[in-house]
Amino acid sequence: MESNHRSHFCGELTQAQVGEKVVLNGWVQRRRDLGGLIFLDLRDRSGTVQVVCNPEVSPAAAESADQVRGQYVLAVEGEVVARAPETVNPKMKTGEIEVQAFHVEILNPSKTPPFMLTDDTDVEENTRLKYRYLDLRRPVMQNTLKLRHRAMQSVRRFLDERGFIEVETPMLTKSTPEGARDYLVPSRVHEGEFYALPQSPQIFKQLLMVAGMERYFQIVRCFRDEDLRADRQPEFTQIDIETSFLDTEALLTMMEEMVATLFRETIGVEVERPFPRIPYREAMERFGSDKPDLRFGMELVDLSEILRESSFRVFTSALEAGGRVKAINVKGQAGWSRKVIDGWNETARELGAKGLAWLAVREEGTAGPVAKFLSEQEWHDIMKATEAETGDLLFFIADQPRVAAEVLGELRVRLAKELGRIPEGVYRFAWVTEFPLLSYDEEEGRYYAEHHPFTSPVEEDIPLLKTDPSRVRAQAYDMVLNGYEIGGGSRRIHRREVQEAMFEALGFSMEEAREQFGFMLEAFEYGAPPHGGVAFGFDRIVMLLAGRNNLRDTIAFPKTASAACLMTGAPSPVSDRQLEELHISRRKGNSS
RNA sequence: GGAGCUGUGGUGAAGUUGGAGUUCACGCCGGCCUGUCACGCCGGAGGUCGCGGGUUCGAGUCCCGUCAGCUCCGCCA
Repeated sequence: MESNHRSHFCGELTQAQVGEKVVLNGWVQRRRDLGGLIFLDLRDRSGTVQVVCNPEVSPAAAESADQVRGQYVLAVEGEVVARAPETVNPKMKTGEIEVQAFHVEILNPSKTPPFMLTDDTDVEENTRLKYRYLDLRRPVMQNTLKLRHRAMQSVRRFLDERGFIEVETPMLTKSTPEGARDYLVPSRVHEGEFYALPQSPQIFKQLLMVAGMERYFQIVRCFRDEDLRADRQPEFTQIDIETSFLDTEALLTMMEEMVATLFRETIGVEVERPFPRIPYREAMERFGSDKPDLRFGMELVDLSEILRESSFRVFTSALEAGGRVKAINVKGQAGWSRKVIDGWNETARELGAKGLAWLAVREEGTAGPVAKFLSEQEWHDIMKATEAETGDLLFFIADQPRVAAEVLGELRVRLAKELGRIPEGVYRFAWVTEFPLLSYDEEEGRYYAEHHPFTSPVEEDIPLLKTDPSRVRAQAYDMVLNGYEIGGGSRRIHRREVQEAMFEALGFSMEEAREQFGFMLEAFEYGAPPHGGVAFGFDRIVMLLAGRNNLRDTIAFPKTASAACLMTGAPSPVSDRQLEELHISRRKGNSS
């Protein structure tokens, strides 16, 4: 018997195979030795099946099984038999049958693993990451990787069927000053010079449009050397897309279709289309976020006008300073203790607000610091605006517009989580549109491109580029799902005069622009088609498909929050000789 | 760069006022067990309490520093 004679997968055996002789390969998930009779749970990629080693059937098999331990690699030859009704295991997919072993061959023994390789294993993540190859043996992790694979195939198939061509772009490329910090790769041949790993293939995909590809995509690794979060890894995968001669409306519709197909083919969820379009300004007003979670209400309400004449100085002084008073209605929580409310106040402060005012609408009357300052009219108007009823709790933030909106927006999400008001298994998509094209950097005293310098302004806003750049809206859009930004893109500038106006607004001359983006601008002089595109955060999409809340669980070999790989030990010091070849010397005092 | 949480046999936890490396569960090893499936029963082994200082007669416990993991802010589209 040899391992390559495998006839079936463990998890696929059913009553249909009863009576058949089978050869299985896999790992021992569990061994139950009843003294004479030994049960082995044999696991392969497909699942688990029970193998019975009975000395009366095969003394040799029982003898081998005696030596077997957890995670041993076996080849098992035996017969599929139906289990007696009283021994059927309804918890197991293959629980109606078992394999009566004739031969058990130990292909390789295994050390005792450092943790239990089961789905419900409860072990610190650093141990899982150090032994990632064992962690990945757990069915839940295998299923996630399979899901990721199916997601990738679904997207590839969809785009291929619509005439998109997958083109690879360089990993060793040119550092660009804007955007995130680059990962740099020193050049051996060019002393003192560096490649950068791509933050995205942005420039290349636009040049592929100039090159006449018309529809390009790539599922591609990107790199950003910034601090990490649960939903951010230093290297991550994008579904990168660019199209020519396709207006934005058609592109967005097609992308909705792609995502709907993806959700149908991977988790069987029918996504509601078309996705709502929410202008950036509205998203900030209603949700205090440019990636609103639409699975629950609790929207922000602007009370600035109602409270303009209020006798509560906290409100009026904020309003006089150009701020706003915004509120959310925490339904049914009027009974919260002072301590709990103080906790939320503390959270609001940590998030950057000066404080959190509150008003509890209780049967016996209103309570909270705001209550005694409100006139009858103000109170009435607030109740109406927030749709407050007896039993509700109102949280107010009075601050600069951005702070009030963003802090309250964050509280909205945290409150909903805390109160369990976010429904499970619900997928609420939206496009957030009309982002600001530029943002002003106080320190540098100049405007920066929010997206990138080739993003097209909204047509009617183009004149504002010269007069009031901060008000210019971009033809940029983000796809948002359940509070996550899962994709974003824009229509690109393809007309020279618009590009010049853009560079001017960014504060550099055509000459300076040429220094940085010369090849790009030159390319655009050779007949650039109107084009636009989008890029999706593939890892985040998989994370949401898998119902998880961190990216590491959806990536085979992820990095920690400090961008280290606990399995390989990367990053690591290198030899002096390697550094010498790269013309790099260590700064004195920093030697390791 | 900042904040919070975590770190105790292989794993997960508990550890009181500072008083003997103490406890629990899982795993591991040995024995018994022919219908288990989180098998059961009996016995056993296994520790630099993350690391380094300090306080103290005495530190897992208190103080300072440091490292690692996680979460968040800054950063990042």
